[in-house]
Amino acid sequence: MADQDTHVVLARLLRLRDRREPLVAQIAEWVGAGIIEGRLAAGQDLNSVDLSRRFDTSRTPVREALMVLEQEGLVEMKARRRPRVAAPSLQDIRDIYQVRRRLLSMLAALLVERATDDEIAELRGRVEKMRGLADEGDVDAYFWGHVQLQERMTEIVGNATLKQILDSLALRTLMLRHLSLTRPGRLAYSVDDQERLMQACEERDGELASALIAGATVRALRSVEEQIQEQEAGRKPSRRRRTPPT
Amino acid sequence: MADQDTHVVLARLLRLRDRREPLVAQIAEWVGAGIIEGRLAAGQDLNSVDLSRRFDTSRTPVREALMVLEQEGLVEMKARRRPRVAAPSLQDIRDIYQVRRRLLSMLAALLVERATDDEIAELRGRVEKMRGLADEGDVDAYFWGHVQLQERMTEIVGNATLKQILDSLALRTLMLRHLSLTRPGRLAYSVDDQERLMQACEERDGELASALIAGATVRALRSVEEQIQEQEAGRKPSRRRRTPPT
DNA sequence: AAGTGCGATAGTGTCGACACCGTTGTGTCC
DNA sequence: GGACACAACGGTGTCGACACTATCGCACTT
Repeated sequence: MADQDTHVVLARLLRLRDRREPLVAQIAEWVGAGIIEGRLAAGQDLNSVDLSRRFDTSRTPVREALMVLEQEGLVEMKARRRPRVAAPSLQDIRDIYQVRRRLLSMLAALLVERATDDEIAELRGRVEKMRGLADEGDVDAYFWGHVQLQERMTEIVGNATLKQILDSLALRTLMLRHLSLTRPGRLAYSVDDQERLMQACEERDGELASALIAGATVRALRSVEEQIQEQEAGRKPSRRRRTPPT
Repeated sequence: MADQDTHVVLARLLRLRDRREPLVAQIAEWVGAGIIEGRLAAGQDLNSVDLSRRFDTSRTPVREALMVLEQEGLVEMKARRRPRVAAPSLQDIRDIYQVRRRLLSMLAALLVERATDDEIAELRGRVEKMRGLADEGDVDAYFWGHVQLQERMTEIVGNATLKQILDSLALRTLMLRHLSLTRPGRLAYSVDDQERLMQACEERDGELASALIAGATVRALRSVEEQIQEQEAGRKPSRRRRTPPT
């Protein structure tokens, strides 16, 4: 997927269209994409002076953009302290996935209940495209395809509150999922999960769909946990933790 | 409950402590409380000039406070348009309650699983106090007691993400619940629900606790729906949407 | 008389400046 | 040499000003 598309999807997830000035949107997209792609490391300072210089604006729109990202959990702000890229603890991540699992299973049940056959066929089409991307090993494209698939599902279900919360949780896990999907074999598992889910939807089996999506979420969390443990292990030689946990 | 306590609880729900400057917090509390108490009507304009004059500050902290309230769904902001008190549609309200029901039932299950006996006893104590308030017909005090009860439950469960989302959903329904609890008999039903929930917790019956809290949520929605329909009916004689000012 | 275009008004978004505070590097004392 | 105080720096929060635009009233048209 091209970079522009990335920004379009991000703009939707951040609900920037019409809600924010283009200038603010641009900054929020750039920083948000940077966090998700790993260009900006977790815990890194995001001082508004540097950012305003980079975008050749004053600090006002920068502050606003950072507040947008804060509310999506990508940035942490404390009064009078420099904003930082969010660094969720392992416990935070588990909590997020636990809620996400519950809401995704709600989503699946509602999807089976409310989606028309045409809409399910459309989703199936998306999953097939994702299968192609997975086979090619195009992690990035698969990654964003996954995001858009969930986005479409929430649209079909038509519960705005549910959509907003799931979008927000998705953003929080995006940087993690980006890592976790890179793990060998993970991509294939993921696409298998999606295909099983589609089948359950086609058979209008809400219970099964719920269970499948919950299972897939649990597996995603496992994958993220393993990834983090490997990172921890790899970082261990460097000894001291310069920044103590908040 | 005294007004100061209201503001303390609101400050917690809005996560203002340490996250925002006191000035911003003060404004957000005042406006937020105004919305919940009905002093500020749904759909009403909230222009930042008036507010900045009222608090004798510039518009910058006012804008920030309004953004805080926007993220909690109490205020609607569109670029270049005046911020307004949120006016959720009936469908929005149903969506919110649907998600809330699902997450509260998750909360109840986790509560049964994780709370110590002491903590459950503490919750029981709170409910008993609420029974007293309900008998006295002190709607406001009961109202905030209810909010604090849920707040405490989410704390005990210890899932920060779940707490944050439930707090936000609670805020969105607060103005509605304020109305709905005023309905005759509603208070007694509500306290009965809470007592049954406590009993299920004491018996460590997670399934039952989940079902009870879900049922209570459905009843709360019903009550809100009735209230809204009555309001609609009462407004119908005036017919035209046109506002006749002079 | 209702609809349309235009100007006045009021409110938003952004800016650069300034005061205050957190951070960091340095010097001092033991 | 290490702990502490302190000063210089860097960054945040707030302000008042200004440009831009949504909104509203008003004259004009049909």
